[in-house]
Amino acid sequence: MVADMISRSSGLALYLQVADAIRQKIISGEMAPGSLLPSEKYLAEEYDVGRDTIRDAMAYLRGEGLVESKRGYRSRVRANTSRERVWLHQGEVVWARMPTPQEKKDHGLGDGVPVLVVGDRTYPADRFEFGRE
Amino acid sequence: MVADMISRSSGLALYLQVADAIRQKIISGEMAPGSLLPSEKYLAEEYDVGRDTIRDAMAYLRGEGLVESKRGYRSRVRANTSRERVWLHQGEVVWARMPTPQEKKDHGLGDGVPVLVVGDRTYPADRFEFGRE
DNA sequence: CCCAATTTGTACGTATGTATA
DNA sequence: TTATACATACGTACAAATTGG
Repeated sequence: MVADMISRSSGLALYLQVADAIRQKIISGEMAPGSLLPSEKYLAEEYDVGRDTIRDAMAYLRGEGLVESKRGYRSRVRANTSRERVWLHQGEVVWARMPTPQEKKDHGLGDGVPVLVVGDRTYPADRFEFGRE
Repeated sequence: MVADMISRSSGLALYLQVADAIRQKIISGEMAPGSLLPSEKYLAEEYDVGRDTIRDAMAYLRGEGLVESKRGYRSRVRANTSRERVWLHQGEVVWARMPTPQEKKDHGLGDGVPVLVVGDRTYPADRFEFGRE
C-alpha cells in the first residue's frame, strides 16, 4: 500500500507529497517514459486523498515537464526527445523563458517546456540545443 | 467594467480568458513590473467568477513566469531581471528545461523560470544567458 | 510584542462539459 | 452509444504567512 508514504501531519502539502512520490517513480524508471499513469480517480483512492489533490499534483508535475495530460485520456510520462544541435554564430546569444500562448500554439508545446531565444527567434527547448564548435 | 470582456459562451475557458486579460495588462504596462496585483477576492468580484477560477488564471500566469505569488501577500508582476552573460567555450552545448524541486530550492527559483544546462551545471534562466564571442 | 485583518495556500465537496476509447 | 477520464467551475472551510495597528 503506497498510501503509507503520505503523511497528513508532515507539514508538507499533500499534493506535493503525491507529486514527490510519482516523480520518484518516474525518475527511477518504475514509470517508463511514454507510459500511461493511473487515472486520477485511481490515484485518489490509492493515496486516500481527494481528486483535486491529485489534480494539483499532476499540474505540478506538468509544470516540471515530467508528464503531459490530455482530456479524455490518461496522463502520460513525457518521453525524452532528442535535441537537434544548432551552432551559435559569432556574437549570438541564447537564453530561455517560458513560451507565450502564441508560441505554445505555434510550436505545439505542452506545459513545462521552455523556449530558447536567439535573436528574435524562439526554439522549443525539448527539441533544440545550442553549441559552439 | 472589465467583466464585459469575459464571455461564458465563447468556448474558451473562463480562467484562460481572465489570464488573457491580466496578461494584456502586464504586457501593455498598465500593470508595471514589480507592482502588486489586486487580491484574488477582488478579481473574482471584478470578473464575476469564483475565486477558484481566478486561482487557475494566476497559476497559469505563474507558469508563464509573468507573476509570482506568496502566501499572505498579494501576487506581484514579475520584474525583469538583467542577465549575466557567460561565454560558451569551444565544444560546450547549452539547452534548457524546468528545474527539479532541488534546483528550485538551490537557486531560489519561482514558478515559470527554466534553467539553462551546460554540462553538468544549471543556471537560472532569468539571470544568465550564453553567448559566443 | 501581540493581535486582528487580509491574503494566498491547501483540501475537501459537487456538478457539468468535452474528448477519447 | 456507452463508459471512462480529464477539464472547468462553482462552493465551503480552514491553515499559514504577511502586514499593520
